Amino acid sequence: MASTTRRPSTAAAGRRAAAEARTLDVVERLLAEGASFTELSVERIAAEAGLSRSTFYLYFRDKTELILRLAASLKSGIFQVGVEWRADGIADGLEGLAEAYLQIIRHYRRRPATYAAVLEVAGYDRTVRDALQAGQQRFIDRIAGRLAREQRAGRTSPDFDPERAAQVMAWGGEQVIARHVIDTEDDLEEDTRIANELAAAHWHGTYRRPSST
Amino acid sequence: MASTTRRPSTAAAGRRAAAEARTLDVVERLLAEGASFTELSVERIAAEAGLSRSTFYLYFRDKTELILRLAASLKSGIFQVGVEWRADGIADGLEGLAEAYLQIIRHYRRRPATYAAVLEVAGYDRTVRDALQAGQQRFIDRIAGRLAREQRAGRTSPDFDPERAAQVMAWGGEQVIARHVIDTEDDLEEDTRIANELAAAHWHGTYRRPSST
DNA sequence: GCTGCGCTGGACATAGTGTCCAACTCTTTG
DNA sequence: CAAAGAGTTGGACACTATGTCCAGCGCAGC
Repeated sequence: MASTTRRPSTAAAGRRAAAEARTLDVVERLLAEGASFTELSVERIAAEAGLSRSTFYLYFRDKTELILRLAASLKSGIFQVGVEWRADGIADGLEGLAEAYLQIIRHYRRRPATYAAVLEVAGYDRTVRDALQAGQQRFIDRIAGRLAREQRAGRTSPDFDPERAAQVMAWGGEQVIARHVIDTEDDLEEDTRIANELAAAHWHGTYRRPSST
Repeated sequence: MASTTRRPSTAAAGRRAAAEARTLDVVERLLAEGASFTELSVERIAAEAGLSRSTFYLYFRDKTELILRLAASLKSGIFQVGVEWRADGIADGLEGLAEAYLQIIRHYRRRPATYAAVLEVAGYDRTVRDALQAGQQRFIDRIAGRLAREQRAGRTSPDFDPERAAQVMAWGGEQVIARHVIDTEDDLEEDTRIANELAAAHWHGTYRRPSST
């Protein structure tokens, strides 16, 4: 039996990829329609995506994989905002910070239900929580680096630990943005106000904190 | 049949109250031992509390009632801290704020697993989420009042909305404290550092934010 | 010592998860 | 074009939960 096995069909691979994408879309749609991820059954998801439940389990290890993939796609693109802002010079300062926060808010605004679902599952699933935390750590590192530079340049108080301050801003800021986006209707003006408030609080509270002397 | 019914026994009422308290204690113990509330079954809880599952459902409407009662007992006492701090004059200023935050952290430190469980359930149960939110709103109102006074006295920038600023601090601050308490071991020094950092960020970022003129 | 309250154990209906497999269909390939 | 393997399906299974219901037991109170 030389090579009795047949090469995996590329057409099939394509169909499968399409089915997976369709499944993820379906989940996002159902979430947007008000379902909570927890109460969404695999039965329902598979049916709406046009697959049998068995096939669902061929494509995804379990329900958690769905949310992990949604989380990944939700977060991709966000980090870019941080990069742009951090490129000292272009749009730096308080205005730049506010603009960056606004961009993050607008990013999540496109898929608030998905964001809510990811946070919901993170509450009881370690895998998801760890994935989120890893992504957030990259942010914290960048902010800490920037704060250290500000301190060296004498532009903010030297009396705090950059890592801890970055952590406080990241944790708090993410929560503020999450609750705002999830709990309120889409409204560019209000988003701008929240972005400005958060930026001002962080700017004067940390990036330009007066020395205690 | 005049009064065939017997007066409800006070002894029984006492036993029942004791059993309920025991049940809540058991849940907290199991949570502290590492269980997540979601994966804790009523079967298990009832058994450990020495009741039958049927009796559990006589005492508690459902699992959610457990977490609601734990949330209430966890939150009671916290508000007091805010009151003390807000009594302008005694331990006011940055040091007072840091002290208040430290007290809040130390409060949650006594029952971190319970705190984690409450937040976990809040992620997917509207009842619990609403209960938490209601409590937080009281905080926000107080802080907003204080900020408005600071603005009138010219001690902080008049260019922000006190309500929104209070919301940002409360949402962010609560998250910072929650993650710190839940994710790290009990350590008074580190707790103090986080309390100081949070206080400084809020103080300079909001309570004493420079005017943008 | 009667009697009814409080509690129990166990059964039930319901609903979900994840696994497994025989059978079917569709696609590739010789 | 037809054989055969790849891909998919439906349905059954074993589990684990939740919340409801009820007959009956034993102890407390009269």
